[in-house]
Amino acid sequence: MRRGPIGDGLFQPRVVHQSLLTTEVPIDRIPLLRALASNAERDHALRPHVRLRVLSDHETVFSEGQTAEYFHFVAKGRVKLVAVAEHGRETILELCGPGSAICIPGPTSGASYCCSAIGMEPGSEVVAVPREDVLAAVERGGEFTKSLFDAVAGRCMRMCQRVSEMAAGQVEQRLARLILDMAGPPELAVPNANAGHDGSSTLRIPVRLTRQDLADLCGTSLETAIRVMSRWTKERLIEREGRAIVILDPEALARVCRQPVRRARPTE
Amino acid sequence: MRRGPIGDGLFQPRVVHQSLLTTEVPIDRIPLLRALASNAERDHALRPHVRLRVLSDHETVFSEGQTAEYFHFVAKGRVKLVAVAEHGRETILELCGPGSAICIPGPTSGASYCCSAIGMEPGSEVVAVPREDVLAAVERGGEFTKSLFDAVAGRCMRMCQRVSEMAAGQVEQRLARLILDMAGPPELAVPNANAGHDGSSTLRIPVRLTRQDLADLCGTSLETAIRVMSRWTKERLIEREGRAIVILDPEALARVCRQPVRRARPTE
DNA sequence: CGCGCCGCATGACAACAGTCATGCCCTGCG
DNA sequence: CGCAGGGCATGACTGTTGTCATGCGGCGCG
Repeated sequence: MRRGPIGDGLFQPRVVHQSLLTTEVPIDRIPLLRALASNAERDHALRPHVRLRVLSDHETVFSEGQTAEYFHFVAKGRVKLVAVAEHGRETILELCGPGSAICIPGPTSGASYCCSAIGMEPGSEVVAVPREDVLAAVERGGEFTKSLFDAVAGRCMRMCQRVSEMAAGQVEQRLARLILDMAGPPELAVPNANAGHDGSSTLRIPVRLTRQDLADLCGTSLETAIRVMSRWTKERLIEREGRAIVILDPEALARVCRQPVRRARPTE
Repeated sequence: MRRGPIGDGLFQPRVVHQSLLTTEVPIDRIPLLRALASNAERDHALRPHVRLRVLSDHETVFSEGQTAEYFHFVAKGRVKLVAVAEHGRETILELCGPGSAICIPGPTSGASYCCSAIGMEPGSEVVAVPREDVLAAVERGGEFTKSLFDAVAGRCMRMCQRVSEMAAGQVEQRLARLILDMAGPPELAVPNANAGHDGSSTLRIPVRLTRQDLADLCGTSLETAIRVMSRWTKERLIEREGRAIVILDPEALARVCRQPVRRARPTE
């Protein structure tokens, strides 16, 4: 387990790259923003407030607990959403790729962000839209409202799924499920719809994930994650290919997930 | 851990009490429905489709995986939302009291319910509204849309919180947090805003919860839940009062939550 | 009224997994 | 080019917790 908070837990003012503002914001690459901007009149009203932010490698977009004043969307690269439990353990709630809205519940309810958002690749880009602009659009109804609704609902369902998976008990099973989901077709991927699928039919996870990330994703320690991954590599269930993970035997992994329960029977 | 699925996993047609239809639906006691019905014209259009269902003790309202055709709201009593992991373990995602919307993401996205809903007290009442009626209202925008949005966002935030709590590792800490949250002021209660607070200032959890429920809520086994509760009773942290749990020493419980980590140090 | 069921309780035992310690390999940098 | 740091790997050890087994008390029902 990693110790210590992420960053300092407070809002760290970051440089907003003024040169990349408004007109260069890739609205078309973000379905939700496209829906929002499809009303031409609103498009003009909105653009001046939208900001693009380019992230350095482990830069924090916003921190858990901070007042949520913006809706954020990933435009490029990858962002991880991290929550820190009372007790100190960091957990990755989701990985978000281009097009995803990140942590919508916060700005929706006017409360604070329920997790921290941290860039995973240098040069990742995030778009920020002031919450009033989005909320005004929501109250107006229409297609955008429905899309945003679907986005929150989707996240909520993924989180429900994760709660029941985290309770499953065995680290091995959680890790197997995680790997299968991240390599699966986008619409079935659990951590996030956009994580880890680049269109190829091979079962590869192209996202650059450290063993610590894997551990944080399934709520275990670094060492345990390493041990399981090493064993699976020896048993030819998976393989490393540079930074990516290649699944050699998906059926075996699926079997691991379904393994009945741990047997603590006395040896006969 | 409990074995076997809840019910049969399929939709079980239940008796809908025709005598309690429409006019007797307590719309006023459910804030979201009040918002929906506040538009008089829509009220008339809606009422014929709304159904009230009275539940027997452990009756299933809907099952995980079933196609989500209705939005459901608790009118009376209490309902638990349960998810079953691949591996077989049941986990209670939330407890829902009167006024709560249950499992909104399902009917929103047109997918299936992400959990099963099961009545916890005989005579609990649930209101069902066809999804098209609600979705039509959403697209129209306005106050109702915003309220429904807040409801999903709230649930999503609670689920995020639970993911990071479930990963916290120690059963004791999860259980302590659970008990504190359920006894706390409604707006801070984690499992659900409406569970476990009846307005009194004493730290009591009036909800009728078995030890198995507690175990399912914090992802552990029945025996472990019993052991921890017994120990806390001996140490005068908590007390039984019939079916209710009374918190005698909230500070001590809070200390348990903050306990650094398990120490697996060799004894010196 | 006694039987059976359910909820609660407790002991024994072993496996799982977290922590600490140590070491290797690679990469970037002074 | 040697050093530092980050990522990965592995062993040793122990606390936690799941599982099985057994028992008790209350309650509903035939």
